[in-house]
Amino acid sequence: MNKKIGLIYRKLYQHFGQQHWWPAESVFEVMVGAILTQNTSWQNVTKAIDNLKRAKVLTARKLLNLPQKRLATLVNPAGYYNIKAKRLKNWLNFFFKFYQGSIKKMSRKNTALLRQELLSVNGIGPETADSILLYALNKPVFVIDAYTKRILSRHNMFKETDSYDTAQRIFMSNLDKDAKLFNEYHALLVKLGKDYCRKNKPRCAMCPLK
DNA sequence: CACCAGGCAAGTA
DNA sequence: TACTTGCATGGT
Repeated sequence: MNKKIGLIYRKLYQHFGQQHWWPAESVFEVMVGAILTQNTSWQNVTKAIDNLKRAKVLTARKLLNLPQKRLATLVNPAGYYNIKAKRLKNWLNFFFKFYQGSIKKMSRKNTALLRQELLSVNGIGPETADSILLYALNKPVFVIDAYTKRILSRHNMFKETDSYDTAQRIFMSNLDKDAKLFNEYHALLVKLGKDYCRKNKPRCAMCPLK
């Protein structure tokens, strides 16, 4: 049992408080956001999501039937718009083929098996799969992202070059398997990353973990 | 102007 | 397994 993992969580929570993630109006919106936010600032993602809302196509079936070129235009502000339109289509095709577009049906699937299925979709990697599992479906899976690696590697918990699975194991083997806890912890790490631990802008003198 | 943002896949060696 | 590159907008 590594106590540092728990200590860091308590310090972050004490400093920043609840983060209320994922910022979205629906479970479906979380899934779309998970793909749109790949290597992209959340600010740009909200512009893309707003476009989808204004066009009234932010439902599974509407997006499924939307031409990919039109979808690409709508998600343009999120960057990589051609690739993301394709990835959204890949995911929607999977979602309807195996779960008839039903979040309820998908949520009933065994978490480990569902994770494998998600990873088989072209365009869904480990972080996107785990974001969907945790933030959309409320499954106890810890999400690892660039901030998480940067922060925890600076605190010598693992190396920044360690694999996704290695980093994930550090968290999941040292915390209760609690979706609410995983949700809050990861959100707090992103908050810390945005405020203090951005790339090439270390402000560790003011870091609340010190 | 340079650099970064809640990644991933495909190609190479 | 471990690199490298393409994808692209918008903020600092």
